[in-house]
Amino acid sequence: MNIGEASERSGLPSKTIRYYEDIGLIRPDRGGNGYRDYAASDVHKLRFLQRSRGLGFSVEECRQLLALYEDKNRESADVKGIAEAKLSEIDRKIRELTELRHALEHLVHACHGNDRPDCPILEELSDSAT
Amino acid sequence: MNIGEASERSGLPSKTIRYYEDIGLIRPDRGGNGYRDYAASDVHKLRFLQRSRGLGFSVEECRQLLALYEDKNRESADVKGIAEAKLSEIDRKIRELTELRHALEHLVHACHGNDRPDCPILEELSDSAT
DNA sequence: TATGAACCTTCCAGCAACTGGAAGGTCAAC
DNA sequence: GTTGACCTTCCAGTTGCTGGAAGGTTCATA
Repeated sequence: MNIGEASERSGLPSKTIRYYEDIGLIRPDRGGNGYRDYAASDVHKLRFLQRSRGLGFSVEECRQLLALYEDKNRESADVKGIAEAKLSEIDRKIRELTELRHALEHLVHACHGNDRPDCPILEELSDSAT
Repeated sequence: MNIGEASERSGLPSKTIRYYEDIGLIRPDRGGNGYRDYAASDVHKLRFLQRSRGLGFSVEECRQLLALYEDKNRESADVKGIAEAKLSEIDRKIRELTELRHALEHLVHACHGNDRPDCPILEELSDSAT
């Protein structure tokens, strides 16, 4: 199938699919006209990539997962390890964002939001040491 | 003062400070030797930038905040608006990450993590339609 | 058979927000 | 006068795409 159909079936834009080929994640066949020709297994991999990226794995992590996925001797502990590392990274991000949220909320509540020129947000941003 | 000291005092790497100058956020003087010469007010702005960036404002948002900060006629409602928009963006990010966390946690718990080749994580990543 | 739309191709450039490195000038101390 | 720590500019790379230009292919329709 052509790239357009692979795009529809995988949920990835054609541009992204070509990019994934550029960086060596997939290698579709080529037809006599030079068009890329995707097999069902290629679409399968593309969906795999689409989902993994959506779950926050980096492209390099996806490359590892894909290798494990294709390696029938892979140990599921490897996969679990990657996923667990990702999990604690997500936890860290959530923690940081929550702190950030508190700080900003504090500022927003302290600011009257009227047209007087004094604004605690700007003052706090400029004065405090963190 | 030279860029090294401005860097120490603001908490920003010299590279970043030069970059901020490139994109027009600050304009330090130059000494006869061509070295940048930072005034206390420059360091103040740099710290402002350091803090605003740390709070998740984009460089463009920082540019706006800096303009408001320097404009004695600015209305604090403008600042509050920017901060509030940022707040709901942060909320959205936290929500998304939390969902992501649940999905990943589910996968991790389902995976035995031993050396047998079947792994629910890979299976789910490859098979499910989302 | 011509033509037009809808595909496909490659390549080049750009986004954000820096970061690293090369090649070279300056300054202060010993 | 020489070492070493500064400083300068400029160019390239990072991540993960995305947009656009210029051109080839295919297919349906007039």
